[in-house]
Amino acid sequence: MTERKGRTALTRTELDSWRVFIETTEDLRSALAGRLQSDSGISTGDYRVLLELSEAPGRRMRSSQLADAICWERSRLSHHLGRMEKRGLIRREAAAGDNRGAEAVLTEEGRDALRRSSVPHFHAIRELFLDALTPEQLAAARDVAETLRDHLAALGRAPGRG
Amino acid sequence: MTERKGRTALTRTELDSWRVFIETTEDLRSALAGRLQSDSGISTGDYRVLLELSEAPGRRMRSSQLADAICWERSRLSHHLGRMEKRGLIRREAAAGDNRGAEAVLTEEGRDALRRSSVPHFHAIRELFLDALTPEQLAAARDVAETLRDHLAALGRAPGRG
DNA sequence: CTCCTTTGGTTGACACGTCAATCATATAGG
DNA sequence: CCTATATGATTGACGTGTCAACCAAAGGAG
Repeated sequence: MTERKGRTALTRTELDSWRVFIETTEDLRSALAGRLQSDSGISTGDYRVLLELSEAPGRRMRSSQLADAICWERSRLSHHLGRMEKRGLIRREAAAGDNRGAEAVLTEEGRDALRRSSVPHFHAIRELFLDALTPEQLAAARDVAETLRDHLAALGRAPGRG
Repeated sequence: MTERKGRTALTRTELDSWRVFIETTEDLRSALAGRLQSDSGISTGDYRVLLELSEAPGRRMRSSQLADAICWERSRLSHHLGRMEKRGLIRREAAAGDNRGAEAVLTEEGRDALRRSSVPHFHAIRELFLDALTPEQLAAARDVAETLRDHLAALGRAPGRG
């Protein structure tokens, strides 16, 4: 029998495991986003951008560099920066030395928003995620996530598709 | 020391575990959605709705019942059904016995779309998720997800907020 | 210098999700 | 019967994400 991997149907257990995993992680994501929004009035995307900018020298970064740092597509970042700029959280400036480039600069308002959101955000991470799990479960969750991450990265680099 | 849970800052390990978990599960979600889209031209939301309808008696369901079954807000379902109806995957009919009600009915086209997508979808679940993990890791993933799900449900029922 | 390709970034169209508002029908209370 | 409220569902506004198209400046080859 030369049964290839992936040819056999899913078992009940496999399907149930998949379902609870994918649905629960989605619930977690959405719960966290809701907390951030109601506690601090920003989205998880805002938070990610603010955090990255706040740690950059001069609290400014080239768009492409920022996109790489947070693993976003250029277009997504461009749209998001547009919305954040409208709210005064960041500002855009032309990049010195490359007239194509744009820099995103953290505003005072952006710094304030990040400062206000950090503690509630950490609190929510603890309450929604860390508090739920035993140390062993947390370690297992990390192991599973790291394994999955490497697996997905490997598929992404050498796919039978794309 | 009456240090309350949730008052202490996150450790490096906790933060790293959180980050890899939340980011990887998001990657997984998006990878799966991409496969479903490119293999079968439907979204994960479409799949969920088609599957539920296909298992319902008469392949039709009341909107509210469908929303409950797949744990969606009414409004979300209404928008989604509108998009699916435009593509011919489902059709809406007035509910017998309650003139407020609407029923979503699976069309032939919808059945076909579900049939076409099932095998590639299962294949993608195996390839992206199941293949990555050892049986022990899969069991651990399920355990973590179930624990989290119960934790989130408990918070949802008896929150210090909302 | 001129053409060509690459790089950096924006834009428009569209799918998706949430929230608040709306509307019509059902149903209970008087 | 009449009114108040609850229920079933839709709508509009808006933030978010992806894809493809686009535009401008940079860099290299001739």
